[in-house]
Amino acid sequence: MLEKRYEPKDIEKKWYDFWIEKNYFKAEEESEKPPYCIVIPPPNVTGSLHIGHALDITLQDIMIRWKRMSGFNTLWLPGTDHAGIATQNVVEKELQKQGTDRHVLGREKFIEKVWEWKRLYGGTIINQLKNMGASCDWSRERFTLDEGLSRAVKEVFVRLYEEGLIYRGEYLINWCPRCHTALSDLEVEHEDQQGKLYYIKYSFADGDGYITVATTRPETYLGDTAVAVNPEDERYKDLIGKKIRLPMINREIPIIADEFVDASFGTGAVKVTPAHDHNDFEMGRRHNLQFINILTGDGRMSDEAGPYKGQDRFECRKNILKDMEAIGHLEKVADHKLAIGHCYRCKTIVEPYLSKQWFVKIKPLADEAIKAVKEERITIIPSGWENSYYDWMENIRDWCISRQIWWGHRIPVWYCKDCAEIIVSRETPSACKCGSKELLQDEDVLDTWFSSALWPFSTLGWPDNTGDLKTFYPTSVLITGFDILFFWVARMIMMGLKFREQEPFRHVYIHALIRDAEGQKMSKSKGNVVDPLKMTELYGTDAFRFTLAAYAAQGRDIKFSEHRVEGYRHFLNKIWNVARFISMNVQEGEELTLAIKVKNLSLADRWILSRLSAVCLDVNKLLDEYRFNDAAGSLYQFIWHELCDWYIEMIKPELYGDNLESKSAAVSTLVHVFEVSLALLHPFMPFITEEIWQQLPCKKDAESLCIRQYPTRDEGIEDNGAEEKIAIVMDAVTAIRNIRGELNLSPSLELQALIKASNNIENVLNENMAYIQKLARARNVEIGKDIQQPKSAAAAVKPSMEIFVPLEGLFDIDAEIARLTKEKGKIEEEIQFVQKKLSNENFISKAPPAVVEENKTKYNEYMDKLKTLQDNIEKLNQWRMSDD
RNA sequence: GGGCGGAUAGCUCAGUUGGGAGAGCACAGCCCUUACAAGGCUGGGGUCACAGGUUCGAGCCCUGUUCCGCCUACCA
Repeated sequence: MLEKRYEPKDIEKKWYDFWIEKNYFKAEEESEKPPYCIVIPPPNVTGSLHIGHALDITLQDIMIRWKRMSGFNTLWLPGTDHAGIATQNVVEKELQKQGTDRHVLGREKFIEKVWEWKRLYGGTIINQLKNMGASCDWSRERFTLDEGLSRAVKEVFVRLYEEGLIYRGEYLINWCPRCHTALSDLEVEHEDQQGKLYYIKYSFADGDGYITVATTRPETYLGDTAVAVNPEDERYKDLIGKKIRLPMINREIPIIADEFVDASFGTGAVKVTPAHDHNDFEMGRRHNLQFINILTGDGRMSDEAGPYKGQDRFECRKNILKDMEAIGHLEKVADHKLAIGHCYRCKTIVEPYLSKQWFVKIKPLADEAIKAVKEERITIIPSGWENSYYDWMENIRDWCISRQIWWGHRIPVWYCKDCAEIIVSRETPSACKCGSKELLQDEDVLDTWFSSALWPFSTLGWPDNTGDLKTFYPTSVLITGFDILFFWVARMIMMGLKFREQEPFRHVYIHALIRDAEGQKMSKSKGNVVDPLKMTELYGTDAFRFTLAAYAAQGRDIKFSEHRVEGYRHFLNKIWNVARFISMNVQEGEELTLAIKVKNLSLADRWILSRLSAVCLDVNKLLDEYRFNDAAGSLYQFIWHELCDWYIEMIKPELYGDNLESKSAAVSTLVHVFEVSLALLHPFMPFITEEIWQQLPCKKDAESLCIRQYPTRDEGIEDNGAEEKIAIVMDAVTAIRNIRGELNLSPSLELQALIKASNNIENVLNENMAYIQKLARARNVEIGKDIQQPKSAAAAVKPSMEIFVPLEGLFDIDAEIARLTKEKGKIEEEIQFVQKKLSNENFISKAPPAVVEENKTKYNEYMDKLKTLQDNIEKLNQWRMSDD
């Protein structure tokens, strides 16, 4: 006998261990079965599970478990990402606590420290994935700094270099002064802020007069090497070529003309700082201007800053404004909105910074990646993201891949000290071709996303041509949040196409971001983070997973509310109680066969089996379309409202009765439907389903639900006739319940019912009298076409039947008249609406005939109902008069 | 600046080729009916943001407007 309530804790661990022990999650390198593969979006090794992961994991596990049960050779490949900057930051903070830093330690020692840290804490998130029930193949777990993956990284780097798709150059890049490294464009988060626009006077070198420029960053004037105006701007035409003398530092710079300058902005004259602004950089190149770097790597003013040398960049800004004002060069200050770039790891304001970096020439790769989606070799779901994808891909700029940190894949490039030769090599070279052994490896490491871009094939063994690679590449689907569509998904597509000449996955399913109940982005600083571990602790993993699936409607953010988890825990409890109910109705030791003995089945049995088939069809179809919420909803609706509310109630008389044959038919149908339901549910809630399934008193064709065949539609048990008949029974039952509810009659009160119905309806009702008696708690149900409306009876009108509930002493004739009148009012509105349509000639002539016909039928039905209601009311009125 | 999405019941949201709007939760009433009170039955509740347009017919398609959110961008 099962416990009264479902207690998830022990059960979850028990079954997870069992699955692992049985190796169910292990994929086959070669197999007769069709392959199905998902590579996990590798979480940061420093990370711990947040709710976004939980959603991601749940959806992937649903797909994987569904496909595994459906007979696929499934591989869900797990792993973690070394997360260069993030991880380095974490370990650096540790060192700081110990009163030291990485420079004291030196590069090698520091990297050792990080590995040590990884060994100690890197398993955290992996364990948390297991807690979520993730059915990954742990024997294939990878890490982006694994030896194999590192080999892949070198291979890709060298080949791209050899093809001229990787180059080194001195450009303006995004620089984080705190992390002390370059960032790619994507790693900069822009945030709109209210800033100031400063108008500053620049005096001419040759005597009187000045030109005013507008700037948001006055401190950069220290690096100005020109002032630019639009060549067509009449105000300044004569000034082109004139020299300006910069205040304080007395540098002479020219006024130049450039098309780029927007005459309508600010004063129409712009200061040009080629080493500190992207536009100015371009202008600097066009006009051969001097590039003066006024900053150091940690965001202070460099030697070039003269008197301001050593000051912090923001302190310097204040000082310069003060000084400008003192000499009367600050003309005015205006409010100005602008977007400021912040480091995505530490939120420090980044600087455009001139330095030598490595880049990937991205256009040729992007073109192929665009084509793959255009040609539908890759489908993005929901398709709304395609536009964003194209937009980004079409305007993509070269990718800065070098990072000035230590934790990561060191760039496989060596410089010869003696002849300045650059050696790019898969292996560490021993000597330069000039004979020198004085080789220095590039100090930088690669962007973490460079290695994760290779994930779908590097994890499968590439560059070796492994069995896994042959079997599982291209992978089937990538499931992830839209926040890394560009960071990761797009780059995987580019790299996959480049190095495997095949797209890395067929489908990309992009899921929403989870926000809090107010729609705010969750963040630690806001303190509105929902901890998934707490959810599983409180409600059980299954309830949490089911909630996430039920939330996962396409194309919309999720506003997460704990209430909903609570609601689905109730659903779990409901399922648990079905199991209890079954165990109470099966003899000890009795083992039911799943085979349904067709001829003994009752109407209810045939109906629920028919519905079951429909649900199987539905769930498979919905999962196929990644409609997780609809699939979850369909199961919820079926199990709770059809199986529990109707079917189980319908068969109770059989179960408690003496007819062994019909009892056995009912029990075996119930167990069969429930067994299939558990299988359908298993991908959504693996633990409870396995726990119950293992205990079900029936023969099973697998030793675990994990590997039971996923249920599919069974046309043989579909039965339209049964569904129609049950609909009639339900109509009658609902009508009687209706009367009971609306007249506030106690559920314990047994009612009498008279049902007026003709011919075949009459037969259906008569055959199924027992259901009506049970479900409506009615006794003495009389059915016939000649039933007369009795006095003191409440009435209900349904299509093709009329129901009377005699109430004798309990009857309140006025209340009943009011009730029927309300009903009549509703039906009159309906009639009016349909009538309006039908009297519209255009509707009759232009609408499809089927629609017109449908409306006519409705009209007739409504009119019948109206007439019956009117008759009933009339009679009640007459009786009332005569009673008075 | 460009782009995308959202606005539907008190709340959270479904609504897949346009044919009189649904669910869950919440709320109200009656019930401890032997699986389940984490339950059962019943009920109330919506100008589908606003204004136009197309159509016999619009929550759905088109145009515009207002609010909200997001992505993206080198107007200093």
